[in-house]
Amino acid sequence: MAKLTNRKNGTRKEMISLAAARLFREKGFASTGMRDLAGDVGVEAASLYNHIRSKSELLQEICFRIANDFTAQLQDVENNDTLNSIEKLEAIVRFHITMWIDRLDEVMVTNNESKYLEEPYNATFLNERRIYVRRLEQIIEEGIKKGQIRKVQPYAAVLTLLSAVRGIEFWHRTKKNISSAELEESMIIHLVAGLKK
Amino acid sequence: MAKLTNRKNGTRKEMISLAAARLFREKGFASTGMRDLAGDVGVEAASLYNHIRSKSELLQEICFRIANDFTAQLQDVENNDTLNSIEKLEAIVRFHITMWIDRLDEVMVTNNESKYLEEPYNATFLNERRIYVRRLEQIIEEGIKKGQIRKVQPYAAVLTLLSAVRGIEFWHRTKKNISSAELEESMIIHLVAGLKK
DNA sequence: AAACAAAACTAACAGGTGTTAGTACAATTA
DNA sequence: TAATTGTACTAACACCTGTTAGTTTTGTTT
Repeated sequence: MAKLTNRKNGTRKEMISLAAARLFREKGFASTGMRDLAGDVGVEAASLYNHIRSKSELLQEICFRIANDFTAQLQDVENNDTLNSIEKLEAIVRFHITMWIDRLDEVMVTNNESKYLEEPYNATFLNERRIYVRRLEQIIEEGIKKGQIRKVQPYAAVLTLLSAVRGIEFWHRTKKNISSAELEESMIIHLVAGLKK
Repeated sequence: MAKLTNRKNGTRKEMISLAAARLFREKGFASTGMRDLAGDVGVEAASLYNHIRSKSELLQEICFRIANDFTAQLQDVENNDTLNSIEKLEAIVRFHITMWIDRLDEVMVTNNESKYLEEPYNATFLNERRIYVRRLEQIIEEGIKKGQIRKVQPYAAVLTLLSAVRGIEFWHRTKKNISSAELEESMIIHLVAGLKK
């Protein structure tokens, strides 16, 4: 088990991470026991430690994996000079909606359980989030200056945008008569139309 | 200690309940120990049980107290025939914002920790929430029919409205250059303007 | 076939969990 | 003053927690 190790080890650890994300979301980080997680993976609790360092490490990897994905996409949008301010915001919100729909477990854990990160990870995470919000505010400020966006409090607008998509959690629970595409369009129209001048 | 008992017991229990709400929000329900709570109240853990039946009971009372407040206000708005559909929605969203600002601990516990309710309380709670959402959808449907509200998916619009105000959590953490009144007006404009025809 | 390493197992640990039993004190009522 | 009652205490319980140590099984490479 030498050359295949990395691949095998990788997928095994990914399995554990995905199972952890689902459990952390459903039961919360604190209420998820290593024996619960082991049971889902089909193994004894102690065996997990051949693949991970600790329960905390699982949470860290989930939170920063998601945080990095969001930051990378924001970078892309900022660098795209063909978009005006409203279009930039729309692209960002669409990305958030997609993430909430496609990667609900990890995104919800990142949103709701990150407070259980140990230091210094928690401080780092909060700081990254603060910077992310600030960069979104700047897009709105620029849009207002250029007359593309209605005069609003940029900080309040960002909070509204980022939080609104959290409602997808409930849509996920009760698959209704409304498709993910319809949900996305409705949310985009509602949120972005409220900002257009 | 007979005639004053109810009053004294009442305020003591209220103290415990408020301390519990704050701890449940900060640390989460599962991570809040009875010894933590007792420490905050200034008492030994076992002494709490002279006032409460169980840790679960504390969560139940918080969740249903808040749920009842929201339902009662919705009832008032529904019964107010002087309001058109947009005005009804605005009144409801304003109430949500006020609750999120003034009673953050209890509201956040209700939103984030209700999953730890024991059965049948959890099922009851989820059902009440489903009905609440349905009643909001009906207000939007009526507004669309009357031509007061833009054609949107009522369910998606409700999710967006109810979730957007959750952003107040972050405003609460980092008291910024923006007042609660400004925050409320910005959110109302953003959210309700996105629905007007 | 021998060697090796990944990954599973069992057993156990030190500490934490909500809660109960039994008791003592302190203040109010009769 | 005696009785009563609310509220605090200490001690303990049965169980659950994340994690480690040591060992065995499993599957691949030489």
